[in-house]
Formats: sequence, structure tokens, C-alpha cells
Amino acid sequence: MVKYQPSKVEEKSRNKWKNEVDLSVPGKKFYLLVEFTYPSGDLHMGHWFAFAVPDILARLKRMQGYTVFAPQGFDAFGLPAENAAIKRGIHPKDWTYDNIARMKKQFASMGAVYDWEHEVITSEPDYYRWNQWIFLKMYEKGLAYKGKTLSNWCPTDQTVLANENVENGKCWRCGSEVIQKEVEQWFLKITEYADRLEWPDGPEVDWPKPLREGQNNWIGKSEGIEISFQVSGIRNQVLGTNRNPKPETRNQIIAYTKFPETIFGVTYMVIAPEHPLVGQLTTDEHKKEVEEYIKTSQKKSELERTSLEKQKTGVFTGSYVVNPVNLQKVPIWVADYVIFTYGTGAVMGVPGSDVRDFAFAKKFGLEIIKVIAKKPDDQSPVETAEDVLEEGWIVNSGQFDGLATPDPAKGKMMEYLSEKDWGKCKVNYHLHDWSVSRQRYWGTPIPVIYCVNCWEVKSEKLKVKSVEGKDYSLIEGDRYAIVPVPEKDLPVELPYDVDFAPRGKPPLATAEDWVRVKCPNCGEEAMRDVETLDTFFDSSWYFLRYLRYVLNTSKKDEKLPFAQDLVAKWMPVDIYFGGAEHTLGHTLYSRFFVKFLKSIGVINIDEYAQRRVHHGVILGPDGQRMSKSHGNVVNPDDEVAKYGADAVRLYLAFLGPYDLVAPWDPGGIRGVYHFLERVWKLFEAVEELSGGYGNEARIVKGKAVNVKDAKRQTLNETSLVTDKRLTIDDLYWMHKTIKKVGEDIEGIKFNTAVAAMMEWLNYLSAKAHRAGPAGSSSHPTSSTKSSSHIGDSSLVGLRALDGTPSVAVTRTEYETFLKLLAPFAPHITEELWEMMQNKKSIHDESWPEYDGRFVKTQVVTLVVQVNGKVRDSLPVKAGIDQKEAEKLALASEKVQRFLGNKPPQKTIFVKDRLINFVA
RNA sequence: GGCUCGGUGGUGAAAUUGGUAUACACGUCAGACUUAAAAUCUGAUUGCUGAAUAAGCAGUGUGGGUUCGAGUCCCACCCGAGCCACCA
Repeated sequence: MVKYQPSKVEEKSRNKWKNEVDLSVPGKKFYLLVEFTYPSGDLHMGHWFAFAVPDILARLKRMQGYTVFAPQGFDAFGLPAENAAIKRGIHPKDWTYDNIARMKKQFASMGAVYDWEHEVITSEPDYYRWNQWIFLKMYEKGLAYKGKTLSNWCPTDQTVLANENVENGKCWRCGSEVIQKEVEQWFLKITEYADRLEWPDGPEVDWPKPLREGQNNWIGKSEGIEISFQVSGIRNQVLGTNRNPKPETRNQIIAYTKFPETIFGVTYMVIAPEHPLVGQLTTDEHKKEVEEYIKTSQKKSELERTSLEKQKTGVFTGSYVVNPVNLQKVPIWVADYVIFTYGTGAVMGVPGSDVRDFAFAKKFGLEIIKVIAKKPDDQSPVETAEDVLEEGWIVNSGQFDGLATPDPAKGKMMEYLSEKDWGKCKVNYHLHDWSVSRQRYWGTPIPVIYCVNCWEVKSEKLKVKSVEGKDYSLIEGDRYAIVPVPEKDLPVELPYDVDFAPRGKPPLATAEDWVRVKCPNCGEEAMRDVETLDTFFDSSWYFLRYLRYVLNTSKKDEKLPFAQDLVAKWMPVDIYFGGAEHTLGHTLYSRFFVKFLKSIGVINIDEYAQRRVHHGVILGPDGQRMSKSHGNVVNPDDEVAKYGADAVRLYLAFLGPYDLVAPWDPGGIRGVYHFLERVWKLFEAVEELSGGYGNEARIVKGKAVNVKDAKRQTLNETSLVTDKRLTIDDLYWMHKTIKKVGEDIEGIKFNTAVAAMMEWLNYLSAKAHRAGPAGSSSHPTSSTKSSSHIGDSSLVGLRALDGTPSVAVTRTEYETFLKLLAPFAPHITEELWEMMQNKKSIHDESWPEYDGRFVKTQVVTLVVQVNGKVRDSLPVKAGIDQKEAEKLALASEKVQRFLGNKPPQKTIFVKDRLINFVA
């Protein structure tokens, strides 16, 4: 027999396969989705882990008779393409498409079933026109709006970043420190969906708990109360803020709190430096100080502001507010530990029961009042941070004294404040609206036109002012009407010739011919939006785009981004593989999109994936993240050249649980390669190849096994098995492994599935070894390690059902083995399958079914314990009752020794498992 | 500080969900085959006492608890990872 040569086998096998899926076929569907990839250049080991391993499940599902749809595409817009253009003068488009071509070739070497026929490339006008369509729908519904706020700004990439893309105060792409800059840009009102995006306790879909909790924390729903504090000394001035522009905010500062029950402990008020009232509240003698403070805090980067050892800073404004509950006058301070974008940007300072307020009060010598105590009569002063309590008993709070908090004090206080009209219950979210404008080139153009003329006409007609960001946009001081591009004019195509060099202006602004456009509304000169959409917009719905047409049918005249009948049939995705790093970004955004698309009636699902599975990370052999600078990159192409794609796939499946973060182990892959070689060689031991074909082995269903004495008796009287050459042990191993491998793949436990096949192989090899090439075995009766736990296998295991010695591996066994291995190692199994003289592809075979009766052994090992300690183990017939077990166990000399010849006081019996005597 | 996972041999990890702890693999050691090496095959491999493939004791981060029985459940603590975080 020729040596196993992966490179030869793999190319040959791959040429046999076709992966395109006809989405219109009836029957059981299985939509397997893996996060599509960014076309960064070459496939690395992470791609193999992410794509080749889920293919195991795809292949199993296929063999189980499902129509498996596992489409692929590229998340092709994004910064690296543009940076390559800046650095090396290659156009982003050319760079991207070159990479795509190269990566697709590399993808092929995985031998996976991914379908490229429905491919999605987000940088195709054909794709991003639907981004634009969705954007316009959102605009129509008021979910896309233009706003001017302080935003995360990356000075290196010259673009705004969403909150989710700021990691520890640094840009997720380039690692530069993010600064806060006031920028006008488009937002999506994801906050309107905050409630719907919150995960319930027992969700209907199977998504990882850490993800669900993470998203809920990020959404950060908090129920509290907004309390109004009268500003002392200012009369009848409108102190409206752009957050609360209501008449009732006259003379008032509104603070948000979750702990209203501590209001008697308020000794000061703090507002954020960005708070619009700062100017009005600052008295002349504090003006200089306050202005300076605001300046320095603005200069601080996000990083400094949040990580500077929580050292509190702040200044007094000179003004005071009055605490409504006790009419105490308390000073108003400005401090940057208050976050303007959360709540109302104003906080009541309760140093007696909040550690941050305590630190602030200590530093600036402000009064500290105890309002929560360990005991109702405790009046000891609050002196250290340990004395600051959030729960306990209310003290020094008038009629509320003596109540326990949080319950019932919190509720009572809420009621009281609402009744007096001093406070209003309010739900706040940590989640912010999603900023989607990017000041970059390689993305979806925002389908909006700005027209001065339209605004002038409109504002003449309109007697009322419109809302900035909804109707008009301020550009260099002029008002422009926001005119959405009409649907018929989509897509707004990205111009090819632009100047990419960052110069503080979006690159698209340099394409003047493109920018200048006739207003679709009035026909006058107008201009296009020169920014592009965040690429997370692209990836928020791509899984629907895969479902746009049935193979070989017209793709034209699309009315929607997808075919509704196909979506109805194929959604939701059955399993979605991806990285845990997308917990707060991509997966949250795409849930939002799906809920939005449902709200406009074009789809009818709440969650888009039935199950979500995270993959782990393959580190370099040194345990560091693989990177060129570490010099620890393991190139999958090299490994494939050395060991073959099958071995790489198998190793990635075997190295541990799928979500494991573990280093690449060069020894590990040699181990699985060795396994494949043994599978290859076992071909020679298949009985029919040495003894001729025929006598087809097949298991048929029949009556239940009933063995009186499995230790001694073979099964030749049963008619369960037509192939009498299979022993009861053979059947046990085969059926047990079928069960285990199938269940483990579905449970995403690939490592133990592989282990189970290794065990069976060990069993089969030992069997072949005993039989020997010409019956000359060197170990005729030694029971193998693998089979020993069955019990007395020297008697049971070595005799076939017809009583003759088992001689070799049967065709049934070997072919079943190949089928189980096929999803993991599709190439080698295909080749061996052909060598077994099968005509069809092994991947078109159906997955073997196991027979539960064979999964159970006839002989089980009964563990015998005395006082819970294992003292002996006996091979016994399966299913024996307690009486019989006791008799056998008590006969054991070891048991007698530990029982000391006294009868046990109590006996615990677990059928087919153990018996425990309590002395 | 909050949330979510984890902590088992020299290493990656298993453990039928409360029932023989360490499956499978790597590594190491020994043996066979070789002039030799590689490859392959066979065996050993949790620690301690023992000549032992006899027998026993200990053993899943630490300390307690529940139970006939705990890696698994409960309580307290220690350590590590990931995410979030002056969110009032």
C-alpha cells in the first residue's frame, strides 16, 4: 500500500466536490453562519480555527440529510485598505479585491463546504445600495439623525469612533489615544430599542450567558429618579439645557439618582464641566477658576479622565441650590467625575453613603452627614470610606428615620418626592446612540444631499423653526436642507478618484465633481454628504443578503435587500459562529437592525440566530498572540504543506474546547497526523481486502439482546447481526462511537469526538494486530487497555458471534469509521472510501445510526465501596439487581477485609454502577 | 469596584452532570526492529511507602459544610483570565 500523502489525496478529493446550495429545495434546512471576514491579505491560523472547525458541523448536518447553507463573503470596507493606499499608493479597491482573490484560493484548501455562489462583498455597489436603503428607511422613521456632540475622535485615523470602538481610551484600529472633539455627525437611535435589546432571563434562543450579560450591562438600564433642586439667588431665568429644554426647568438643576432615600444627606451638588448651566451659575469671583478648570478637563483625554487613580478634582461655582426636603442650602461644584452624557450631567453629592462623593467631600472639606447606618440608633460619624454604607437603616432623615433601605425606604421616598412634584421617576441607559459617520473614504457613502435653496424656500414657507439635524444641517454657518437621495437614484456610488491623504477633511470632499450635484428636490446646485458609514453598519444585516436569490434565477429588479420568501424559509440562522470580541459591537448592532427591519414589516423575526457559539484564539507556540513582531506566526499554508489540511482541521478540533485560548503545539499536530496515518494503514487490515469481497456486512434491526451469561456465552443464537464476524465488543465500540461522535459535534465538543474516534481506532488496531497479517499474532490473548473495562474481554471480545475467533477489521467497521471521520478529515476519508471501491462520494452518504442496545455493554464493572471508598471492582452481567450484586460483592475478599466480617449497616446500590456498604 | 468564566498530572485537557478522578493526545522513560539515526511498533508514566504488574495511604487552589459517596452541590477565602467601569 502506498504511503499516506496528504497533498496528493487532498487535491484529488477536492476536485470531486461542489458546494453550491439550491435554496429552494424542500426539506430540512440548516443555516450555518460564520462571521464573514475582513480581506486583510492572507488567511492566518485564526481563520482556520474560525472557518474550518465549524465546517465539521456543516458536514455532519449534510450527512444527516439537511440542506446546509453555509455562505461566505467579505466585510470588505474599512480602514486598512485606505491605510494601504496612503502608505503604498495602492487604491483601496484594488488592494481589497487582490486580497479577496488570494484569500478565496486559500479558503479552498480547507476543504470546507462553504458556498461562494451567494457571496456577499460589502464594497460592491450592489451591496451598499441596500445599506443606503436601510439608512434612508431609518431616516424616514426618525432613527437616523444628525447631531453635534462631543465625540470620540481618533487623531491618527482622523475619524470619529463609536463608543464600542474605544478600547481603554484608545482607538481599536490603530491604538492612538482617543480625544473628545465636538463633531457634527449622523447617529442611529439605538437607544430607542434599548428595552427591546435587553435580554430576558430565559431567552428563547441559545446565546452564551457572558454575551447576554455583557450586552445587558452595556445597555445598562437603571431605574431611578430625577430630582429638581431650586437654584438659590436666580429668579425666573430659564435654565434650560439642551437635554431638558422644558419650561419647568426654570431656576432648577435636575439631578438623577438611584438612591433618593439618601437625599437628606445631600451636602453639595456637582455638575459636569460640559453642563450648559456652568456659565450662568458661576459667580464673578469664581469665574477665572472655573474657566481654567473646564479648560484643563477638556484637554484631558478619555484615558486620563478615567484612569488617573480616581483622584477627584473640582471647583466651586459660587452658587447654591436648595434641597427641597429640608431647605438646606448646598454649594454647587463643577467636577469631571460627573459624566455629562449620563443621566442629567448633574449629581447630588451624598458623601455619607457614596464612596466617590465621600472622597470628594473629604478632599474639599465639605460636610458629611450620616443618612444610612448599620443600626437604627447608630449616630457615629462617617470618618473613613468603610463607614460609607449603601444599605442599612435610615437616620437623620426626618419622617423617614428608622426605615430599612433599600426596602422600603427607597420606594417611600420615591413616592414622597413624586407626590410633592420634586422628582420624576426616570429610566436611564448607559447605551448611547450609535454614531455612524466616518470621515473616511472606503465605506458606504451616506445617501444624503445638502441643499441651501431648499432650506431657504422651506424656511420661508415654514413659520416655525425646524429641528437641526432632522430637517437641516448647519455647514460652515449656513443652513442646508437635508434632502435624502431618492430610492431610484441608489446606489450613490463611491467615486474612484479621490485624494486619500488625511488632511482634516474627508477624502470624498476632494472629489469635487462627485460632491456637486443637482438637488433632487429643487434641481438647484447642492452637495453630497462626504462622509461614509461605519463598517459595522455593513455587517449588521449581511446574513440576510445571502438570501437574495435562488441559484440560476434572475437577480434583477430587486425591491428589497433580500428575497422575503427565502428569508421566511431560512431565517433564523441555526448556528452563528464568531468571536467573543463582538459581544458589544457587531452582535448588538445586528440585533438592533433585525428588530428595526421587523418594525417596518419586511421580516418577521425577533432574533436572527438560534444559537451563538464563540471560538477561542490560537496563540503562537510561545503562548503570545501571533504577530510578525513576535516572530511566532504559524502559517497555515506551511502546516498544510507539511501535514495536510485534514491534519490541521483535526488538530484544531482536537486541541481543546472550541472556545479555548491556547497556543499552537507543533507536537499536537504531529499527533493527529499520526492518527490519520494509522487510519490509512488500517485499510490493509480490512478483512475483505485480504480475504476477498462479498459477504456484505450489515447490521439489521431485530429483537433485544438477551444474554443469560454474557461472560461465557456468545451471541450466535441471536439474529441481530447478519455479519456474524462482529463480536459483541465490536458492536459495542462501533455503536458507542457513532453515538458519541454525533452528539459531541452537535454539542460543539469536537475534542472529545476526536478522542472517541481515537479510542475506537486503538481498539480496531489492537484487533487487527491480534489477527496479524497471516494469523501469526505475538499477543494472542492480551486484552488491550482500551477494551479492558468491558470486563473479561479475553472471553467475550475475541469471539465472533458465530463462535469463531475474530480475525480482522470488517468492512462495516472500517466504512463506519470513515463516515464518522469524514466531517473532520474530508479528504483522506474520501480517498479511502474510493479505495474501498465505493462509487459515490463519502460526503453524500448518510450518517450512521446507532442502535441503543449495543451502546450498553453486556458486562459492566460494578464498583464496590466500603464506607464510600473503592475497595474492589467486579465485572458483572448488566442489569443485575441489588440482591445479586450484594452476594457477589460480599464474596470479595477485599470487601470482607474492610467490613471486618460484620454485616453492613446499610447498603447503597446504583444499578450497573456501584454498591456501597456502610459499616 | 461590577459582571462573566476558570483553577484537575510535566503539558493541552477528559470525567455519563453527585457514583472507579486523570479518558484521548503531547512530552518523557524503557524495550523491539535497525550498523546507526529517523520512522514504526510494544510497554510504563498523579505523588508517597514497597523489589513488586502485591498491598496501602494521600490526592482535583485553600478552609469548612451537606451526603453512604463531592472535581461536581452549599458557605467563606486565595489566585488567574476576559469584558465593563468615577454611570450617581
